[in-house]
Amino acid sequence: MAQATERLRRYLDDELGECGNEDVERRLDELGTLEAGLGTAQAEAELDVLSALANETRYTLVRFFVAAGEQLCVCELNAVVDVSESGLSHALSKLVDAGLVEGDKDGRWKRYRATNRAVALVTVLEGSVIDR
Amino acid sequence: MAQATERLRRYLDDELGECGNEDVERRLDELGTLEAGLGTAQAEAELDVLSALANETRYTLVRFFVAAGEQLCVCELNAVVDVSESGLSHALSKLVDAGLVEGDKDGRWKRYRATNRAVALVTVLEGSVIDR
DNA sequence: CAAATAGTTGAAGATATACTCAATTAATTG
DNA sequence: CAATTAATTGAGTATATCTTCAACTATTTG
Repeated sequence: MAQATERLRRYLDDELGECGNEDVERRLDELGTLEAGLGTAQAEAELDVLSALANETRYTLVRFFVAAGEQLCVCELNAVVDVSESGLSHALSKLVDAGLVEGDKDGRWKRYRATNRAVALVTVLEGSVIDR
Repeated sequence: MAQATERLRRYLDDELGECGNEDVERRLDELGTLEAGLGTAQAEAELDVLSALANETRYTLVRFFVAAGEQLCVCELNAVVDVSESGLSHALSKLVDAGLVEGDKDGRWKRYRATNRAVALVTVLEGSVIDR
């Protein structure tokens, strides 16, 4: 901490031309204020959503649901992704936990569909990420 | 594949009341068409972005940049995340690769800032993910 | 009610990821 | 130009994540 503060002092010294104790204090304060808003439960939930999406199998499924725009039976998903039926089930379960898909049981069949959250995220991703 | 098709036939049979070969064919066709649009290079790039974001250290950094709305020196970031200086550098490098932050070198200091892509994604995440 | 089927669950091994340490590059300064 | 400093890189290890196998539950059907 003391070392990091020294380094910040040198940086501010370079930045401002001159730098006293109060300048370092003020900057530490600004950074601390920003930092305070970061470690929330909401941020944790966002990270869970990101972790759920950041996997080829699961992201393919989500995009498939969004593209389909309708609910799909598990038995229709087997061909879409390259995992065992068990793997597919695990994937769907993780997506449900993250609030990205929801499922309805109908007899022995089960259908899943994308949530609004999934639609919003996929839309923005497809819009803001341009393949280079 | 043959087994999966059998299962689909039984499902459609339940769904439609009755189901001939042509119904199975048609559905397989519909699903195949949807699937065709999924395995693109663009989707791979999106997955890279998600993988870069889906980590506590890196997501914290990105949100910090977005909240700050200005470029920040590496030496100002040390206090924000709980990793070594080397770990911080690795994290920033991965974010740059994903197009989520960009950096400018200035003498021996280096400053990073959020890209538009990062701002868009963080904004949507914060808007669509509600902590339960 | 036994057999078959759809889907899920938990455990275990294989793989990928993140972090740290040590060494290195590049810039600055006495 | 040697010493100091900011930041990066690569290697190694610890940890987390994915996938599969086998066993299981729940539903339907003869």
